[in-house]
Amino acid sequence: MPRIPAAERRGVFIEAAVKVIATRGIDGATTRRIAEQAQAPLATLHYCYRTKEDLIADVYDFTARRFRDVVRGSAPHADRATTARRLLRRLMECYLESADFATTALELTGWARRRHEDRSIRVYDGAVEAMRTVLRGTASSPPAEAETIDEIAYAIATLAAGFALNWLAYADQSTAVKQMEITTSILDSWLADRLVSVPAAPG
Amino acid sequence: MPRIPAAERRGVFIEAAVKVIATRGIDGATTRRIAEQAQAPLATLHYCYRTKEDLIADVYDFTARRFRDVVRGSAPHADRATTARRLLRRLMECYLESADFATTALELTGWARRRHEDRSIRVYDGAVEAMRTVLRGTASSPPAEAETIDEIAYAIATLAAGFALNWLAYADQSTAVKQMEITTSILDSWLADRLVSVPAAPG
Amino acid sequence: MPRIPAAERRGVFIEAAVKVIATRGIDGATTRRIAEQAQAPLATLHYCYRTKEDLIADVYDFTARRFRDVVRGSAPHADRATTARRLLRRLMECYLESADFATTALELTGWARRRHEDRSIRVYDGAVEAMRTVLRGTASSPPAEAETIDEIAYAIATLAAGFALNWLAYADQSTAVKQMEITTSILDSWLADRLVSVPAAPG
Amino acid sequence: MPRIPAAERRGVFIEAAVKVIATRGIDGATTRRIAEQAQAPLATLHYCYRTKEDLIADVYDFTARRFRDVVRGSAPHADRATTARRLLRRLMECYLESADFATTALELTGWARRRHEDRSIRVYDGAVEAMRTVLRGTASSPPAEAETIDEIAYAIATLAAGFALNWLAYADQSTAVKQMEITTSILDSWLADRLVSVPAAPG
DNA sequence: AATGAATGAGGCTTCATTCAT
DNA sequence: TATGAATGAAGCCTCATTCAT
Repeated sequence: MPRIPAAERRGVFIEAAVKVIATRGIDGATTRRIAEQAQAPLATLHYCYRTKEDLIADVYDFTARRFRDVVRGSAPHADRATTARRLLRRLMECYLESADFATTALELTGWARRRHEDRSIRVYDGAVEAMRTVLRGTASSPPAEAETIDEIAYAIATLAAGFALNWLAYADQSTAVKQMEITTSILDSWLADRLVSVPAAPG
Repeated sequence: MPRIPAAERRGVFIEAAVKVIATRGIDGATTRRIAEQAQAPLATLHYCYRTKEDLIADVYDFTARRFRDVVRGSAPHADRATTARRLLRRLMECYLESADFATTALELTGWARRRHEDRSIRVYDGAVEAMRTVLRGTASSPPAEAETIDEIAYAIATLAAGFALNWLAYADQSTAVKQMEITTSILDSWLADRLVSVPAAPG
Repeated sequence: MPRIPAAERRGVFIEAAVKVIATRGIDGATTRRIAEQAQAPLATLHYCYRTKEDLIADVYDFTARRFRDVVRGSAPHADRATTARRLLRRLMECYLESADFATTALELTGWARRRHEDRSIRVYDGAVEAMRTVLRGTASSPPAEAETIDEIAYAIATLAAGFALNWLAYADQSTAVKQMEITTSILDSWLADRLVSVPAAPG
Repeated sequence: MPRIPAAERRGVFIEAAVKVIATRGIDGATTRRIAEQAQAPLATLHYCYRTKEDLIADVYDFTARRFRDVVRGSAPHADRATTARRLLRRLMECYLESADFATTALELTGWARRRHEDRSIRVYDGAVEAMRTVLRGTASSPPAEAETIDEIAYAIATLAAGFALNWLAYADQSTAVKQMEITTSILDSWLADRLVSVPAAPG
């Protein structure tokens, strides 16, 4: 009915898909249910997306983009440690703000792994790569070895992912908020050790 | 095919299910495919399990049990920190040994969350609870506050889960082995801070 | 694309339809595919033809007309036998020139039979009737009984149709060329017998 | 309901498919309609045939087999000419007996041409090849050159096919019966010429 | 007890067509 | 006029499950 350009309509379906995927899982996200959630006839979905696969792929890209945006939004801070902590917190906050998003991202990771093996990496790696870039660019800290950057990025990704899984498993917001603190402190401890010992090797 | 005690038969189906779930996802694990993987007629599966749900529930329990076994297998060690590190490593090794198991466990977490909200916790919480028990029982360390135990258990669970996600996303064994070290060092750093400062508050 | 007189536009669609029907069969010739082949938007097709049925009907007429033209193009020759042979050859050449046309004609025959029983005859009968007219008008041969004319027309139609089926089944041009000769000789033999004995019965 | 072995059930579906194909064309022969004609639930059809394509392929083979049987059933006769005439008549009678069969065979030819180009030949060529074998084996006639056999087989095939098309187009039985005579006479005339002139070239 | 046969429900996709601009 | 947008109907296929042997 709305008679809006297909490109715009796609956005509606993506949103609907995120919701449904979060609720029923990637395979429970049938075209019918997604269309219903989008309040559109089933055929309309197929007018905008030739294939269910196409739609999911778009949701996938949408998710990956959001990760990148969140990461990039955490502009470099004073020093590397602060930047890292900031990145981790932003990610966790992001999950906390929308359990749907967290769930969908998780589901998509599995979907991508099954489907196009190399693609599985894209959501995940897109975020990790963006983190590396941000970490590298911290002005006030001396340039670090690539390996150091990699490790920090890995640490953040791992802690964020672990936090997300916990949060989704227990679905208890107040617990999660406390766990955010713990998770941050875990990163802090490690960074303190890691960033002291490594720069010992001066350029 | 005949004359196998039903109990044994079930084991075959559980194994088959783990394999299929890892490969095709929880919804891609159709009864037909599981039966095929088990080299049994489709009807036989429904003869052993009234419902697909029943089978998955069994796989679920199987997975939870394995987690508990792994955790308990890490008998208490010298001190709390060593015990904790030991637990984390055992879990990571377990994932590394069988990506199928790791994948299936992950899939089941999602499945349980969707299905019976409280159950989602069982796999996850079963393991965490077991960890708490083991951590509590460390003889040579002074009894710790419940909160401390909880936090350590959370840290291990989070790091293990994050590690698993990474490993599944990249599926690169040699990278994963290195990341195991990093993950361990992350826990170590934090434990060093955490276990020093807290006991400072004497009972 | 715009500003083309509707009549001309229709011609484009007819051509496109012939191509698509030949390639994918009458039911495989969807409006979308025909529009695509015509390099026109789907809606434009329905702007020119209210209904798919209408378009096919036009293709049908186009085909029937072409048959008539081919037959009429074989102006009467010296004697009846020569005229008949000429007709047959022209038809076969026509099929040989365009397998697409042959295929489409065949498909349309089936379509018409299913749809409007009486219409099935039109393509076929249109051609046969035209043949009768041409055969009747052979100046140098004595006027023949209607029955004779009918039989000759039937013979030509049958041989042409049989030839076409063979040609489409094997799709081998060089074989088909040889078979054209054989087919012609078959008609010749029969005409020699038929045209001698029958005129024996004078009006 | 019948609870009969799947192999047997297939026969029912083949018969139903022939009927539906004849009535609605190969693409109008939807699984639903075929199942309905077979008085079976749609899902049952897919229990017996994994794919619609599989079913059609079976109908295809069924048709080809029937052609071969008809041809082989015309055991060699006195001399080559008689054998040939006999073959042609048997084929025409076969078409006349069942317009459904004739129509389906025609539809399948087109289907096969579109689908697996080489297969198109099978129905057609299967019959032609069988004819060649029968023609070769005529005891009382001197062994003929391969070319002669080929030509005769071609003549029969062409005349039979042409006759079928006519019969299907007009669907008038009494006319068709008369045309059978004409068609036979056409073959006779040609054989008389062909079989006289050729053996003139002695081995 | 064990399993081939059978099936209703629902999955994704495509079709011809209409609507609104 | 010309065409993107929209859609109900129908296509093929697969699923979990039950039935009858």
